[in-house]
Amino acid sequence: MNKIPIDTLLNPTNSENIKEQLQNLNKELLSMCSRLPSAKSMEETQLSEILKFLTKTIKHEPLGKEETELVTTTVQLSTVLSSLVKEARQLHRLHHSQSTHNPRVFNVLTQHMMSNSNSTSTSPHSNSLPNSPSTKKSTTPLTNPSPPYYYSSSSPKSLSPPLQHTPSHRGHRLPKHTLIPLEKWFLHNKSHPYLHNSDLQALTTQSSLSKTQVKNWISNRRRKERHSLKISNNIASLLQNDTNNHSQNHKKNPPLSSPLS
Amino acid sequence: MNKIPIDTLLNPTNSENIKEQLQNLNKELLSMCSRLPSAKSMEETQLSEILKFLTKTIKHEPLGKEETELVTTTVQLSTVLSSLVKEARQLHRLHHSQSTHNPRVFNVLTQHMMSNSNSTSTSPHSNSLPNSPSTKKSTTPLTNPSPPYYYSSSSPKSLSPPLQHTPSHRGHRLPKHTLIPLEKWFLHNKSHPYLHNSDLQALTTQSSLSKTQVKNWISNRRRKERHSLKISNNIASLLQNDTNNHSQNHKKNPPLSSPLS
DNA sequence: ACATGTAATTCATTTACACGC
DNA sequence: TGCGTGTAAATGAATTACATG
Repeated sequence: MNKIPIDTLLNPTNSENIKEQLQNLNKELLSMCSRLPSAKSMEETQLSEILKFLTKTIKHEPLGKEETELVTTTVQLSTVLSSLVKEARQLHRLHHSQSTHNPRVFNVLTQHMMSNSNSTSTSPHSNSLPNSPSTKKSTTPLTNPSPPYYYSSSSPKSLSPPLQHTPSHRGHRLPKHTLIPLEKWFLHNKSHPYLHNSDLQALTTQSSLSKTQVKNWISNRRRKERHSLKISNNIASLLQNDTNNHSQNHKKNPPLSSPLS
Repeated sequence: MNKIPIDTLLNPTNSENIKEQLQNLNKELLSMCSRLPSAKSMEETQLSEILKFLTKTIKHEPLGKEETELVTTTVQLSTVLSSLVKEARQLHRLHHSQSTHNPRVFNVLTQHMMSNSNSTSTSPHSNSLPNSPSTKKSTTPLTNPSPPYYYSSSSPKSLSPPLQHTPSHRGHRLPKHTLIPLEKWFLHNKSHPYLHNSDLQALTTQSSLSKTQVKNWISNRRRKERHSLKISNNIASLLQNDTNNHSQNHKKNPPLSSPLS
């Protein structure tokens, strides 16, 4: 639950007509912040301060100038922060796996090999042909006597050199550098993220993935976008209900009276 | 990776001596934002704007007044947002499971029962004694002919009434309302989060958990805090290195030249 | 071609418990 | 006994591929 959906909520429409989107977003933020959800990890006083500030800012009139800047910086700051945290965690995990070299490697290998017992351990193969003509949409994946596809994740140390994965299995993540172009394309065409033929061509060559992979990825990405939108609507309606009747004496926990501070 | 560790990074020391902590935090933010990590989902222009703003704000002098307010609101806004997103997602998942009633229930039951085949399905029992004297630290959990412990998650509809879980197994999450007092205690004693005897007493009664559970939880919570602190240090050092040599022409992907917008 | 549902997998996080100090 | 650290088991979210209408 921790995993930063904050930016997926904050960046629904990032690059185009920022100001209008920001206004709408601000309205949502206002309605959100007009009620503190469970106040678990925040002091009430600080919260009420920000709430007052926001309500005064937005309820007064659509948007001022300084307020626009403030919210803009808020949005961008949290975006930058989220990505930074993401990177740092990967780095941390890497460092940690380096400190205990051997047993970790076993895990990684078994995860990627899975029921494929031709040994040939620790020899990364490294056949580098970025265009993968095989692995098309053949609908009989089980009886396929193909050469040992997956694995080739090599040792977990080197991450930045773009090695060749060809997993093409269900839950396997595609290599990260391949989906940078896809993400960029999606960001640029957020208003109508549907592939044209020329788009497909360009993206397949840029990402060195197969056509079906690109199409699947874009489709799944659209679904993800819809889902986050649904959630944000959920939040808005939930808070509208709450602002109407904010009596709601929950029976969750007694007033608790400052436990032995 | 998505799950909002952003607030765990932003709220390391939340309630006490806010201003000093905020200053330190701002320094970290400055060093963070002085380099954009991968620029995946942000436009460069906007990023550079916020970077300039932050650098000018903080490098000039420790902190102004408006800048303090801005960062304060940023911190608190992201906190509020993260908790709101969390709640909305739970609500969304709930609603979704309601729309397809039956098959979902099977999953939940099998998850909670696990190799315990006495049926008695869909009768929530509802014996309400908040003090659980049993389920101590008996070290022979396998051959224990105890009554059907776990399960009693009841139907997934009602979440707010504090039902009785007694899972006491390895990965099983403890019920949410029980750890609200623990979280509050931890927040209040963040500078020295170690249990006294009286604290343990109070928390066991407040949370209706066993003593070992409370002790384990607090210990694990301390570990989590240390871990997030380590990560933030990681970020800081990483960015110090990057600011020194920001040439770093990666060979990750070609310049990409605006893919068919 | 699309939306939607879902299977399979990976990953991060949570809880309980081990060992050594 | 307290604590920190390591780790096993489980949950749950996210990702990718594929099926159906």
